[in-house]
Amino acid sequence: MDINNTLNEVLVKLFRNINTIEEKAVREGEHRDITMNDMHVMEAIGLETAKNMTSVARTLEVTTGTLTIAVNSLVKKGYVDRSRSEEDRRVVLISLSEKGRKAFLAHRKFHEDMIDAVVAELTEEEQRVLEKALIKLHAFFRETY
Amino acid sequence: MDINNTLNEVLVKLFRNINTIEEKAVREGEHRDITMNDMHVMEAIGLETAKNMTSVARTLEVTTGTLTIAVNSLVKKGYVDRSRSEEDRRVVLISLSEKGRKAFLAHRKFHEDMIDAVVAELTEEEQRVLEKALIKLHAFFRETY
DNA sequence: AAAAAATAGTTTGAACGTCAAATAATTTGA
DNA sequence: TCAAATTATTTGACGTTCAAACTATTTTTT
Repeated sequence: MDINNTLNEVLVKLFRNINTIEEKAVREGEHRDITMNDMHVMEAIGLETAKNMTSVARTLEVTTGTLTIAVNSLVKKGYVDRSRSEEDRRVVLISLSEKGRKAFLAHRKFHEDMIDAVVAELTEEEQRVLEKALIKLHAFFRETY
Repeated sequence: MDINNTLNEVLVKLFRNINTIEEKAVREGEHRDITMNDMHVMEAIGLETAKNMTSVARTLEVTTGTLTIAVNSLVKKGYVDRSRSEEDRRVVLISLSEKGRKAFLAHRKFHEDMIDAVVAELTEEEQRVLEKALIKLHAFFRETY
């Protein structure tokens, strides 16, 4: 019962705060003109080869219309490059510009630091247990909801 | 290094999923006309005595202007009662209506059920480690930002 | 090959959430 | 008393989201 309370409390607070905090981290960094949403879009585009709109929209679970608006803004701000595919001229290819890559990597570093801070306090054994627990949780959520 | 990657990935996905799930739970419940944001406002108002706009806005970390708009909608939908304070006529007092209380309690129950279901999936050791990790994560955020 | 259907993206209109700055009403304090 | 502070609302702007209408292109059917 006690652990349930702690879990509930921590989870609730974490969830409520995590977006705000991450947003702040993004805004206080070198690239202040990107929103958290922009960052999610950039993460979905990734560092690899250019992706088309539909696949990125599917990753983000938003409509392509929504993604078009986000990409318009990212292109205007210089974080994303957009071009037509030559093979299929319906397709629009998007990829991170140099600036976009830099922002992406800075954000990834923030995430890594966060994980390091958490893991630093745990023994190897505990780390393994935590990993197992989280994977279980994730599976549980996917199955149940 | 590998375990860190897994942790990061699972944590990110978990957080993203839980938000979606919670939103769905709210929308599919008895009170379908409330948004997740509405629910947060109601949680900040709480079941106790009426609160003024400024204190609730501070709890939510939004401006009073933002809160005014949210409360307008909640009053219109019948979840929140709004009245002027008699002692200080600048102050607006807000509290949950009966309908608001019902929605609040239903949401709380959802949370409790979710946590119960999650904890049931884990061994005692996993529970202990998870709790420790989450508290550490929360501390990281509080300290860093 | 022409017509129909499918696919990929964009645009539009509406709703919500947010802020900063301007405004209005009231209370406090010098 | 009257200037300053406090409390809340309004306004204007921007960001996020969706569904539905639309455009352009490719694929399939007849």
